[in-house]
Amino acid sequence: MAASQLILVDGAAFLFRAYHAIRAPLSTAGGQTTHAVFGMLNMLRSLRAKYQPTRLAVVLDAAGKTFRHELYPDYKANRPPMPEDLRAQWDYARRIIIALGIPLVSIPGVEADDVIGTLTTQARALNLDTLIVSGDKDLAQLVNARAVMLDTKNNMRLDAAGVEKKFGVPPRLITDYLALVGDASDNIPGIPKVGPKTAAAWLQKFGGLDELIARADEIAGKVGESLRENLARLELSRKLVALKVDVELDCGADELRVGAPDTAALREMYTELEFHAWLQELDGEADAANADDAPKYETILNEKSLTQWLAKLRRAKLFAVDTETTSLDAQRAELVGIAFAVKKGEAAYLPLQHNYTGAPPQLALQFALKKLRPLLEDAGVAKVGQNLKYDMQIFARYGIALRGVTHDTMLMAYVLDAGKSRHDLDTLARNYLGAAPISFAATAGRGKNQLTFDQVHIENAARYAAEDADLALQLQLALAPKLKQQPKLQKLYADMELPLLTILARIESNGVKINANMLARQSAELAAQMTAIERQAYAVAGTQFNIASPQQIQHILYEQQGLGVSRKTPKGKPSTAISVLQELAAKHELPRLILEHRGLAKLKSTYTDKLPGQINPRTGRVHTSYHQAVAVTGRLSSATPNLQNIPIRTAAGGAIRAAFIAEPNYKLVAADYSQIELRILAHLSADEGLCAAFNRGLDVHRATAAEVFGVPPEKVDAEQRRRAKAINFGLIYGMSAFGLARQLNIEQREARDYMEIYFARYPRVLEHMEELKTRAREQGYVETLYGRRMYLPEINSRNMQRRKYAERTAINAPMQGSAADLIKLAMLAVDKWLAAGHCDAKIIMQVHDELVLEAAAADA
DNA sequence: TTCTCGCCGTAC
DNA sequence: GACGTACGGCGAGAAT
Repeated sequence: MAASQLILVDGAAFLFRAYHAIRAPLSTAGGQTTHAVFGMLNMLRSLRAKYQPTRLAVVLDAAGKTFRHELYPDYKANRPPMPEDLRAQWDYARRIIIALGIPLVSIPGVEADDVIGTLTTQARALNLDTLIVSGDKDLAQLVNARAVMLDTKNNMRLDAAGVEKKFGVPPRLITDYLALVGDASDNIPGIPKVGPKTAAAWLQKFGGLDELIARADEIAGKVGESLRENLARLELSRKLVALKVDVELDCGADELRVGAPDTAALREMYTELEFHAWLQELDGEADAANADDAPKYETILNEKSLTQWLAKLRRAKLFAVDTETTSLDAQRAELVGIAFAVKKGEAAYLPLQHNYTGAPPQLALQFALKKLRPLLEDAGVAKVGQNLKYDMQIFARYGIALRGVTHDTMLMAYVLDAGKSRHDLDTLARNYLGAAPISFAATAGRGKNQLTFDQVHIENAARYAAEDADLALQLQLALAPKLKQQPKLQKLYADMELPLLTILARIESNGVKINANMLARQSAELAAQMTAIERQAYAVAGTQFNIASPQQIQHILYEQQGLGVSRKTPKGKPSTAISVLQELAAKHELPRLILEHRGLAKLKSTYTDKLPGQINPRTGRVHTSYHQAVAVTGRLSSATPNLQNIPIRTAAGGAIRAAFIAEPNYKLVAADYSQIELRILAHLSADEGLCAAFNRGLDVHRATAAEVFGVPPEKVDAEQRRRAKAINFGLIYGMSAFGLARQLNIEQREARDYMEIYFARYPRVLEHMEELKTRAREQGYVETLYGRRMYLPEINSRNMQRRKYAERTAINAPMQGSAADLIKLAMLAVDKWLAAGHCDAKIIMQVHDELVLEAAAADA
């Protein structure tokens, strides 16, 4: 008879992992994040479903220091404090585990790992097999014939052979191994230069740490020296990583039995945390059909099947669509196949251009598209997808105008909570559906082995693609009710973000024309200037060095040339940041040359060298990608290439802008808002003085200077205006007197005076900022003019740094975000106006407060 | 050779 | 520690 099994779950590992790695956006209406609890409970549920254990316990660390801190004061010293919103979830997790009837073991003075060690040891004596559920490599030392580990990272079971395969040493040598390698997360030093490979090789050769220490002289090279220098620390490290297996416990391993759940308590917790699906399950309302409906994914390979699916799609109230292609770049990608889903678990993949040896015959591309076109172009047929901006561009290139896009799951999730996680399909499906989707890497491989999608075998492609469509559909079903609960967010999504998607697809497709020859000439010129500067720098330094390397500059400036260190980087190294070099430039030639070189190198590598290579050979233009679900404030971002950070401030930068050109007989037209964020500040704060300045059409920096320096506007000098401008900009970012002082290179006291006078002259601005902080503290979020929300869980943090940061965000985000709202509205309006045929022009770029159009010269 | 991290510098 | 939001290039060191 098989022995009974005991399952021990390392609760902390799972809470942390769910919190950090999954980074789910789940939170309650009140702003309490719940994803760590959610992730942990999901894992417990699947464990129970899979193993149906009678003996199961969750082991959690107790608060406070442990015996290891006494052995080694620096133990875990570099751990950042637990984020506020996780701390709260920790308590919820405890309460729910208890309510579920699962034994919770938490012993002060030792760590969860020690408790697990003790229970595992006890279990063996009781003839119980143990399954240790954790991702912590320390626990590998407990593995034996009766105890295996389940690595939560990859769902791998690690038995003794598995441990040996993974670490290169058997479980009994894991402590020796860890002592050598060290553990950064626990701040256990290990031997410098010794990593997993070296440690395993040594232990294999010598059979153990003691033998290795005894024969340390035999190790050659730098690692040998390092070992001998650090022998002393090994004993302590080994003590720290060795688990205690004789912890005094309240109950023995055989008593850890799963009991009956406390449904009343569970209902209360699930309600508080808004775990609606589980609440329903508690109430016996779970849709039994949902549970074990095996997905029916079909592959459409013939006309009959296509016809059936066309009918099915037309009948569906809403269907999901997803294209599979050869590239992430929508302007270069070739269509390979299309996936559809009509309801949960019912999806199909239509392969069109799979192209590997032995690929089965597929429907002809043009034939299939012709059949699909009426459906895809019918605005009356509702479609959903994940990031349809991409699919829309693909379809457009094949002559199909995708219409009826009523939902995009990426945008839904973004509007619900922009800040809490990435919004890719995989992450969303994990977080909102508890699904574990097939990864793209598992389907097409990764790195240099990665196949283009047309090389992927159709069965694998179908599983992946149909699942994606299926998940997008399910996500829509899961997210729509959440949006519905938040009318303002629903409106923002439906009236602003969703219509913008189509416009962005068009802007990206339009692309921008650039003059590659002009940029090539600039590259050559920059290269020549850089070489000249390098020569001068070597002459001054008396040696050759890599002028582009901060590390080498640091060495040359501070050690060789003996310049004084004024500031350090966050890691404690002497800074070579621009402001530091600027100070040093006054007294030394070298920093000046370095600065000059850096500026040129930046322009060359990032712009003049790079941009010509980004020209699409098909269109002869550059097509950026605007990311609509990245910036937490609601701004767009631009990538590959980033067209939102093209230089403008310096002369050389301006030359790069000049390489952006229009087609013959066309002109570029740029329109930007003046001082949009300050205007929004005036509006939101309703400060009379600030509003008056704008209403009278004054130069707002001059007006501010007049107020702060107590002079008539016409008497404001250039320096006063410069200072006022710095104050105005600083305000938008929540800057302190310290920051202003540094910015203006003045005394902190003087900066504080300026700010005091400013707030005295514009009192509502101060009130407004205080109110934003209060609101963030009370409701957990701030919002923009159009109701876009930003959650700030750390506004109540006990960690001052985190709290201050959240406060600055509370001040800045509504301004930056409202500005983003406004230009998005402008884009919708401009697009509508252009579509009405008022003139021959198209939008080609957006740069936060600016729209660039390419217009017929006559219309410009 | 490839990947990750930290630093730095563009933009608004 | 001190000014918000992005993207991306480069060097360095580790892992392969």
